[in-house]
Amino acid sequence: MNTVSIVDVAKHAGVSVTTVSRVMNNVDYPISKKTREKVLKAIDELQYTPNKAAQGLKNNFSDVIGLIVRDISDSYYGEIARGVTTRASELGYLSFVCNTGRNPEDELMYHDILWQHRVKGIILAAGGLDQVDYKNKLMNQLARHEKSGLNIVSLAPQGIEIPYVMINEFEAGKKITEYLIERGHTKIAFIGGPQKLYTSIERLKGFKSALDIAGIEYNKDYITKSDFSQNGGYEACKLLLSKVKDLTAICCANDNIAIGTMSALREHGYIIPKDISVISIGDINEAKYMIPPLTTLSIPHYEMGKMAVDVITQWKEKVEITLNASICERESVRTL
Amino acid sequence: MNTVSIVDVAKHAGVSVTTVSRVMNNVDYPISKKTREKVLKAIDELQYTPNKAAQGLKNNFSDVIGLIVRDISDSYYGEIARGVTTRASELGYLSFVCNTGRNPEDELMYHDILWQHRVKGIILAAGGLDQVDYKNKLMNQLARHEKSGLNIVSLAPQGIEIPYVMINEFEAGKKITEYLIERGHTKIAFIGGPQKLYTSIERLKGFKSALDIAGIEYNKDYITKSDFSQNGGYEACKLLLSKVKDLTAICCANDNIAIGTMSALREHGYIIPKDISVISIGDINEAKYMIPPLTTLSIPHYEMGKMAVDVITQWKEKVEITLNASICERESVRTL
DNA sequence: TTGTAGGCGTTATCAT
DNA sequence: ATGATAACGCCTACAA
Repeated sequence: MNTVSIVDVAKHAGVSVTTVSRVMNNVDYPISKKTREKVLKAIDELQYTPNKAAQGLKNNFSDVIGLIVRDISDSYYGEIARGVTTRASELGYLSFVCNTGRNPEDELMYHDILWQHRVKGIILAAGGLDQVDYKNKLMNQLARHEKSGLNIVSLAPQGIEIPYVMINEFEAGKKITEYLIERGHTKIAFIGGPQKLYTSIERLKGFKSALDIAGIEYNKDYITKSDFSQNGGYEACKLLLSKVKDLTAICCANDNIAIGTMSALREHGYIIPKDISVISIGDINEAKYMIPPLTTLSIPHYEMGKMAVDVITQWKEKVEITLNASICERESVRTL
Repeated sequence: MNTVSIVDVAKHAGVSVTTVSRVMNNVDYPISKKTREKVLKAIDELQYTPNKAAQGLKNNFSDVIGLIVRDISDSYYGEIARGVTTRASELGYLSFVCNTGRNPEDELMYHDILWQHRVKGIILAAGGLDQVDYKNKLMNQLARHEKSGLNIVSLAPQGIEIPYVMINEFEAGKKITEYLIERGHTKIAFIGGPQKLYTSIERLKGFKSALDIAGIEYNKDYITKSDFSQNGGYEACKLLLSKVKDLTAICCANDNIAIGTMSALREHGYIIPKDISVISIGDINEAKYMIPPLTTLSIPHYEMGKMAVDVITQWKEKVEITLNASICERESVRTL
């Protein structure tokens, strides 16, 4: 292991480490042109690059941001990760991407590890579990972090007070349902996400609210749950179709569900949107290329990721940013 | 900033830091039960967690793996990232995910930064550019890394000697073409990836080879390029359709291209696979849920990611692992 | 079985 | 304008 340190550079240039450090960090400190050049030359010749571990030890935090996501292979989180890594990189940060695989235990563990690495902050694109034990643990973590000066921002509702950058999930569910209602639909099913997830809960509430306002009777059989995955959407839709026959539209709580739903619908011989309309929430990359192209509520994932990094790096207390989401009209919804 | 260090624990427990360190690291060192318990209690009470920066400084490397990808929001890389982060986490590592946004300059910069962080190794799911200047720079990096003992493994052909875990890209292009030929197709178009990318180059070579072996005449108009994105595939297909009319099948160099292609085909009124067949390479998550479900060569991205981590953590010289890829038959190809 | 002390590479404080 | 040195938190030879 042939590592060159600041001491090597100092020796090579015939100056002190202090001087090298000053040159490296470009502080507005008077250094003679000649000395600076000597140092720069030595740095170049020795291919010196500072050791981040040492810097981190000294500064008590590293140029690193932690991102916790449910599933990095899901486009939803992929776009967030792209936003985070892009902006982080612009600001000289690197990003730890932590994949929970939808496992809350792992998620809590990641908080610890991230803290051990003295990251600048944590962006939480996971959690949101409506379970006392999970929520308590998360609050503990939050308290610890608060005490230790570690910044945290959430991209999804957590059911507790926490700085956030997100859309209004309730409005999201409401908007897509209203969109359908405005186009004459009344027999509308809803395929939701996990029952214990605040995101699902809010979107479902929005759905019910829209129905309620329009005076459409609420039918329990029309509501199914899934796990927010394509496969989950596929299974949920099949289950739904086995129970209900007179649907004219399906509200999917996210695009993955819609993708699975469309696949199941096709298997059953339904043509979209002639026989049945489909709408969802997310507008992930593939929505545009579905057949037919999917009408969906556009969530600015990439922007959310970028903004979250800004929140972490320019820390202020009490950040509560609600982003706009509007429906992207394509061809999966028909007007009755 | 209220950080508790090993010294605090030692004081609190009334022992030396050495003892605390030994307890923490669970080395098979004889420690009296009473002492161990005292230490454990102190650790718990103080909520002590070791500082990774300090550990990294001491050990000269950190429990971190760097992953460089072209586009983290692309399912192709998403699955790789999932494999990497999952396996890394199992082994106690964290992963820096570096997104090049398909920019070679950024990519080289990431090599530097990763080295500064003294990562255990770098997994390269990018690069592969057939350009002298890029290749030279990459080789420089490799040489530097070699000298410094930093492990590197590539998941794609780079045109230079480098440890790798990947599929045979040439065979991939050949296999999907043969699949079409076996089913009676002769008017076969090819929509490839970027011209300068070894992955594209190899897949195209494979296509041509299969044609050649089958004695099918090679038609230049049948071959188009894209950028491996859905949008690129869409545009390329539209261009193709404007020039060529008698196609019975299209070979897409990856699934994204196929997704865009199917979308374009639909716009032109073609029904898949009745009017035209589509096949591709990758088998990303959404392939299964396309309408119709996409027949594609299945690349084990997740496994590749996992194996790459093993290669990094259990380093041996000269790793050359070629993975199997077989065609996943679905409904986008018709037998003539 | 337990403890002392030096050093990893950097930055910051305090001389000169 | 430049340099010596202490400190960050951890691990590990070496002592005891």
